[in-house]
Amino acid sequence: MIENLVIVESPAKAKTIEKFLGKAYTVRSSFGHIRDLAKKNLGIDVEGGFTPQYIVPVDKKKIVKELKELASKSNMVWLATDEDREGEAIAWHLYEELGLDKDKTQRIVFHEITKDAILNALNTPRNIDTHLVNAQQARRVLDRLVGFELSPLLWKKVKPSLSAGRVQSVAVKLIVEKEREIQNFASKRYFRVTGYFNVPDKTGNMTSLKADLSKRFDTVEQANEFLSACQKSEFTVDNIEKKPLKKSPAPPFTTSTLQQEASRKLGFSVNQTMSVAQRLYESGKITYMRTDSVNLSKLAIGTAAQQIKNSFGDKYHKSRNFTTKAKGAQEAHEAIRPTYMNKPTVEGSRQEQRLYELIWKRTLASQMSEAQLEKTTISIGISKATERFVATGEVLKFDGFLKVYMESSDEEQEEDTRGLLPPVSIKDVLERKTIEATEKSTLQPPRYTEASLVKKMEELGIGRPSTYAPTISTVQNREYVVKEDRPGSLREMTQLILKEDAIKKQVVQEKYGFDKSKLFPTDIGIIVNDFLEQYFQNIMDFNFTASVEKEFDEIAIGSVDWPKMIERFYKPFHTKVDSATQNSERSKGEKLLGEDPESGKPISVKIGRFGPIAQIGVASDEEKPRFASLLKGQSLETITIEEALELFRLPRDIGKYEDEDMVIAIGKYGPYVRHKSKFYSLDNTDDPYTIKPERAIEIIQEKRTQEENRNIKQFDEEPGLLVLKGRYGPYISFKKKNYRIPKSKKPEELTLEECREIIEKASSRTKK
DNA sequence: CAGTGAGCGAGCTTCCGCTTGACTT
Repeated sequence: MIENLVIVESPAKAKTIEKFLGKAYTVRSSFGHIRDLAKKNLGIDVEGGFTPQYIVPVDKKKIVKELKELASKSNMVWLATDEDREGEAIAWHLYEELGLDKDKTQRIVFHEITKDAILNALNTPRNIDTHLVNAQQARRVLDRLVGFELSPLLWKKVKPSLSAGRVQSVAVKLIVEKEREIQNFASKRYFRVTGYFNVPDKTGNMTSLKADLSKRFDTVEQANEFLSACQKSEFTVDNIEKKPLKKSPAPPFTTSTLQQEASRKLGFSVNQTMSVAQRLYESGKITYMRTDSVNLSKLAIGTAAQQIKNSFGDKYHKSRNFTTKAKGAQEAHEAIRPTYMNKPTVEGSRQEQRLYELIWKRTLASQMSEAQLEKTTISIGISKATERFVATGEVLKFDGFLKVYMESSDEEQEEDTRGLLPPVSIKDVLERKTIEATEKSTLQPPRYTEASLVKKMEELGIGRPSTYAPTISTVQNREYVVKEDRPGSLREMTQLILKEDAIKKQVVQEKYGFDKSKLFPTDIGIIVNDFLEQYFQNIMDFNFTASVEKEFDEIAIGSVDWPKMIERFYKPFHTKVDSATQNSERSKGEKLLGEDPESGKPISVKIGRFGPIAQIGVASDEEKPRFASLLKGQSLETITIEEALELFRLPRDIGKYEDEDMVIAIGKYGPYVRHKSKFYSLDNTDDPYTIKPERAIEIIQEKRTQEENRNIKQFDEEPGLLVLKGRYGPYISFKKKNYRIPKSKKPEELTLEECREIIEKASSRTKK
């Protein structure tokens, strides 16, 4: 017999709680949800009041069986799942599926894992909140209906295996809209003027005072006119202003802000951040990493205070409670923080150490005093012009939280704040050194990174901490979105420099439009987005989630019946699905670009069976159309007829080598030369349109030498079996499959027998 | 690893949110 069985969602949590509770309590975890809607026929009885059909998925059978057995032997079962909509539903599913006895079941909640919080929870049990469970059922059913009615529509009208859903489709829309915004962005050029003046510092040495002109000029003529005026002007300090300034620390991490900062400061992808955080959590180093709360437990606030006072002194400490502002936040957990505030570092992989350190610093800083600065603004008058130069400087008077942590920003920083300014007084006349008018261009809106997309989704209340990373993977796996680097281009900018008594004009090169690890929509992403926008405006509305969330809240307080809410949504929605099924054309993104100057046939682009293609001629022509795949980075939306024609210049036969043709073309992995039906990639520096036969031969020979070095061993009796050197070390290759070599064996000394044994073992393992 | 692009059609794909392993050529 077991006295008390406590069920939580996470096994790591179970372990911790068990330590607090002693022998009278057995603590187990459900590993999240234990039931879900059946996958066939929607899993919902649409005609019968939207009754959900729940089943236990195969990978949950084992845990459900175990829990059931334990529960039957327990005097009391405590359902201690999270205090939010999903947690309440998990508790209810457990109650139903385990067949629990009402009199022997208690529902308890706590949102910090401390002994006090847990003991307190055990003293204040309640019943399962049926209304909250209903809100979850409505959420689940709505998501299933949307996902499982829209996706098949896309299979019919666009391409098989595609998907659509309340969250992912809006995430894709954000990226498509951003790309269009950038395409339509007309950058404006202007001139920014900076003056450099000679000023003696305290010791009498000359230093430079840099000041920006408050006005920007639209044309080079205006800038030139202004510099001419400066040529004959006197520069006088006409105002000095000093203002105290306070900076406050950011709140402790939530999932979303952790992903953002780890991306900006450590260059982690959101997946990377979550898996490193998971390891820190499982080894007890940090609190739970999927949370929307910025709340810290009293215990954490206390230990942070101690740590700050010990390390930096009392005046660095300021206790703070942050309130969560995120839309739809459910705050079932604490903020992400170190379990022990007195540990600035931990053991583990380099990545774990770096992420931990980030979390530790952010948490500590959130409990520290403001930084105090003094901002100085010096205004410099120009005798022959009405504009003014302004120099600003910031001096740190007290560092406060900045001692440990400074939040990063996504925007490209303009360097307008400088440190200490040289001492000047009002009415000082300054000696002009140089004045530069530099042409600038307004910046196009920045593309999303994975992390900034998460930030935007959180703002819109779309998705939850547990789904941000998976959603970002999904839209990339469906090939709606790609994460890529794009090289920038150069543009010429004019610069005017007034030095001594002459104005010099020069042209400088400026790099722009460079993108690293940014999200771009693919052609398929754009087509699916436009299709959904055309027929399902309401679901694609950024406020859709927010408005259904309001209705879920009504259900949660018991004022709305959930099947009725679903019915109100489903009727018009399903009608639209039917109408789109009947009325819409197959969407291939077809677009006519113009006419081929050579043949006079139409040139068009569309999505073909294997991706975006350009096409000369039409299928009904006597002569078959010619096809060419679009290149990476090209899109149906933006490709020009010139670019499309260019694609047909390949493949090119550039001559013979060893009596066989060498053909140049561009494939899935970039430009290559094909020779004797083998492929050799070209270098980045080789241009497929102009490459010479000599260079192609060189590439072929290079690759051949490389391949020879790759062979460690082969056997005459079994020519298909090779021992090779690969990226991950030596391995055995046989019938297009690769096999790892045990560490105990030396690859050079392997016999054929041993190789066969390794293959035998490996294949028997995979069959299980 | 890359080359293709006709057409038919069986059988499959798919959602969001809650949790970890078991995978690693």
